[in-house]
Amino acid sequence: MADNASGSDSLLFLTDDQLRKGIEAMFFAYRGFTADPDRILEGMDYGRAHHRAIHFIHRAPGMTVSSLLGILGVTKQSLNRVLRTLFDDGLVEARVGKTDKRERRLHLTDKGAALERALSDAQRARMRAAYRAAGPQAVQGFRTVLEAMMDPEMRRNYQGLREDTP
Amino acid sequence: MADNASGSDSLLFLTDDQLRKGIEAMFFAYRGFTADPDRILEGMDYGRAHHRAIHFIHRAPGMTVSSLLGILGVTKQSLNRVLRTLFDDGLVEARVGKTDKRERRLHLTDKGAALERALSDAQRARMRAAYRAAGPQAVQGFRTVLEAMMDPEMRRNYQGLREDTP
DNA sequence: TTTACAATGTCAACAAGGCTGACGTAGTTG
DNA sequence: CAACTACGTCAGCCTTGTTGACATTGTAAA
Repeated sequence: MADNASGSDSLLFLTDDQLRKGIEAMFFAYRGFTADPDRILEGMDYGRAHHRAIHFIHRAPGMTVSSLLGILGVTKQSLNRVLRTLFDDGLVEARVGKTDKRERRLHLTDKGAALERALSDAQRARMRAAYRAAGPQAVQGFRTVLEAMMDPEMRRNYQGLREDTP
Repeated sequence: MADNASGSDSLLFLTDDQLRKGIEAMFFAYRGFTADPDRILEGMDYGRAHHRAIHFIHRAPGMTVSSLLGILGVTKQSLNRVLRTLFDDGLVEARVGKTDKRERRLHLTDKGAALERALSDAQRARMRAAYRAAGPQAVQGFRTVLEAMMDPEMRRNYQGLREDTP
């Protein structure tokens, strides 16, 4: 790799100005990223926190409360406030763990799955439009940079999520 | 561009699974993105909202309250609570507009600029590490996708920010 | 010049969603 | 049995967002 100052392999992309642009891109893009689900949730007594819980329960059905806690990075009190409403409204159900009966394995109900679909359809539509506009090469780069930006611990969550049924 | 199903120009990158990975990448990366400034701010009576205000005032000195309002996308009451503490603590100063005396043109004081530097040094360090790990091509793709993900109105802010001194 | 509008600040009340600390109840395990 | 773990819960606090109403000052148009 030639590190000449004029080619595309130069380090010009590391200037403070380039970095600032990246920072602002993250800020503005994240707003867009959450805008559509937020619109769906608004007025139905749920918020972004409910969305996140629903997303990851859908993603890894049978997940325990404490692994969800680890992924979301919030306190159990905070998560519990959210989960309680989801239980009460019949969107999520907890099944007692088979081997360890202290665990509560989380699953979406049909109703919960329906909301998950509505939310993720909206979010995927935006993501799909962005991906399509940018093209496969850009998408590859996008994911590479984001992954490098995560805390290592979260990077493990990101890569390692899978169906959680022991 | 050949849209054959096997080459790198295929639309495989638009599968729901790929989109979900992008969604989770945004979620986890944004956490990393804000983690370092949050650590600096914590315990000094400021939060993310103060960081955002300081960032954009630094970015476009002389900016009016209402354009800051537009960029941040919050209510004036919410912004005012933040700005008030920044005035009181001598991090930001407001100068009456030259042509329109109703305007308050916002500037960082030396003290404010020092905090801005500390915050953005931390954030840039992470961004730089991610950029360096990913390489120029990836960075290009990263920015392209993020830009496509913004709301059009915010995209204008992102591209159009400049020194705001009429 | 009055009259309407614009830019800003402010008070009050409220909600979401974070946090800490303390405590309780089951179930597991050494 | 003792110690630890998984989970739930009460209480209280903080930041940051919201709405609605109202005041001040300056600009601009009729």
